[in-house]
Amino acid sequence: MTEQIRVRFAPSPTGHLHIGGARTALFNYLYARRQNGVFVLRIEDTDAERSTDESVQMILHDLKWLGMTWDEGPEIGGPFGPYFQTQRLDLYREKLEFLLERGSAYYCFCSADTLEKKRELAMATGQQPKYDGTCRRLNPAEAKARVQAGEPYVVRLKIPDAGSTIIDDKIRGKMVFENSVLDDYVLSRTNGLPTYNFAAVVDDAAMKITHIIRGDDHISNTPRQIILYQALGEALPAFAHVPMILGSDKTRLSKRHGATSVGAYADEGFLPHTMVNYLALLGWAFDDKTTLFTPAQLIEKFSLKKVSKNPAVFDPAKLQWMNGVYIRQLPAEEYVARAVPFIIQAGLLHEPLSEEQRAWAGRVALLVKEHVKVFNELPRHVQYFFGETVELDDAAGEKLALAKERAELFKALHQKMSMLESFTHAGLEEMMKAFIAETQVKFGDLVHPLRAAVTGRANSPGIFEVLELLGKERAIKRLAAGLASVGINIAD
RNA sequence: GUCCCCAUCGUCUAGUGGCCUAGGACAUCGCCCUUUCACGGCGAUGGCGGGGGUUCGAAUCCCCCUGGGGACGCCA
Repeated sequence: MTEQIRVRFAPSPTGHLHIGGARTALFNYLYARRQNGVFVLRIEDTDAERSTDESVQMILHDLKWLGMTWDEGPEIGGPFGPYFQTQRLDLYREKLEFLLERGSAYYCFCSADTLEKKRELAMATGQQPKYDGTCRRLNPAEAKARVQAGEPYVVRLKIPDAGSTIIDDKIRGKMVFENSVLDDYVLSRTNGLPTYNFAAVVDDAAMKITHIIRGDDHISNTPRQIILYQALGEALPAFAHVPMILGSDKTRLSKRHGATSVGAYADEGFLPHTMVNYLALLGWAFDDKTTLFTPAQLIEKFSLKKVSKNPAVFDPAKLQWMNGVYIRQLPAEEYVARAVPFIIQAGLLHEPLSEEQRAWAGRVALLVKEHVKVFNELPRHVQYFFGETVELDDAAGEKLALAKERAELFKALHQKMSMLESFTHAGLEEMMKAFIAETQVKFGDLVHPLRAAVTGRANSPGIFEVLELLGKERAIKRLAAGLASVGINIAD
């Protein structure tokens, strides 16, 4: 029996779940499922200033929305808990003691201000902005005394002066870093809380994480972390750095590029599986032709070997296309359940809805199922079904103007429609066919002005469906009003 | 500035020395279907950043250049 694969997604709760974070989570999730491993969720809330409980809730919510269930973590616990770093402070303290005692780490009393100035100076003069090692040379006993005297301090890791550290990355192969370019970074802050690099390594080791799959913006952290693993005497996990997601200008995806949070896409009316499928394709491909995958297929086909090395530009157009595909695949019932709330939200209908209203709204929404790519655009597709009258747009005006030359014909049509008993798709179609046969007019010549009058637009779903759902009364009224607007008076 | 990573159509990508006259998807354009729109079908435009090697043969291997990105926090 081989070692159980354990991976983790470790967000910091300083905001919503970001697209990039979601993709990282997804790759971890897929890898875990594919390998029959364990997907751990750990909250890295060691930044006291920025971490909020609200962010934790949003992240958990969005992860669940995407369908990524974790095997260990918040809300469910697990054998390696707790899963919030601020609840694991004793562990970090213990490890810190260990490093201090072994001389792998040391106290540093340099003030943040001084360091900041030195860093700026170094940057400005083209020097490498690394910690100059002032406190590394302090006598340990002396340092300890200063600590006991109450002087503020941080703890730094001693990086070997010589040698190099190699990352053997699952995706990129070997990457070599000279230790001399690394500096003695901070493990423990003045406030006693561990830094990211320290807490992450301690936890990954404690939680027996076997594969660290994360964005490649963490590559430069990796040699520092590897040295820490070694200082701690812990076995190294495997690393897999996935490429970043970029905006259209090829810089790191940010608000400038539009919505970056998973929640925002949910609100706009993207389907969770669309996000999952699309995100999976950002940096990963199965073969040369498959783009649509079911959740099960994603799990079955995912492999780190096929993750690409180059950064991927987030393309909203393709996301929208894919959402359209999945919307069209939705069973009618589910489609309606997702669509109607957007009609209400747009103010076209108001709660509470009667059963008839709800059913009718569902039928209306179903009419444009083929048209909708994102649910928030649904209201503008069906807007003319609501309200008594319509306003003609330019294209509709042109179509309606075509009726001018056939005033008598349209009057007759209005007459026929008024007298129609069964104002249904079938009834309307039957009437219309008879009318065409009788008048020898082309179907289109009749339909285009009719559609324009009744919807205010040059295009719509099939005219008979539209008429039926509009109802006889409104349809006739709108036709009369439309004809009147081009000088055809029904009463004449 | 230093270190690291990356480099195939506008975008996501397939490609691991001959199957490539470089394949697919989105986007764009055209045609068809059609009561319009959408869907769908068919087709077109469009790419191996540049230069050197290696090889009988390079998108594929090596080097240099260029370009892009990331990191350099008591953020994660």
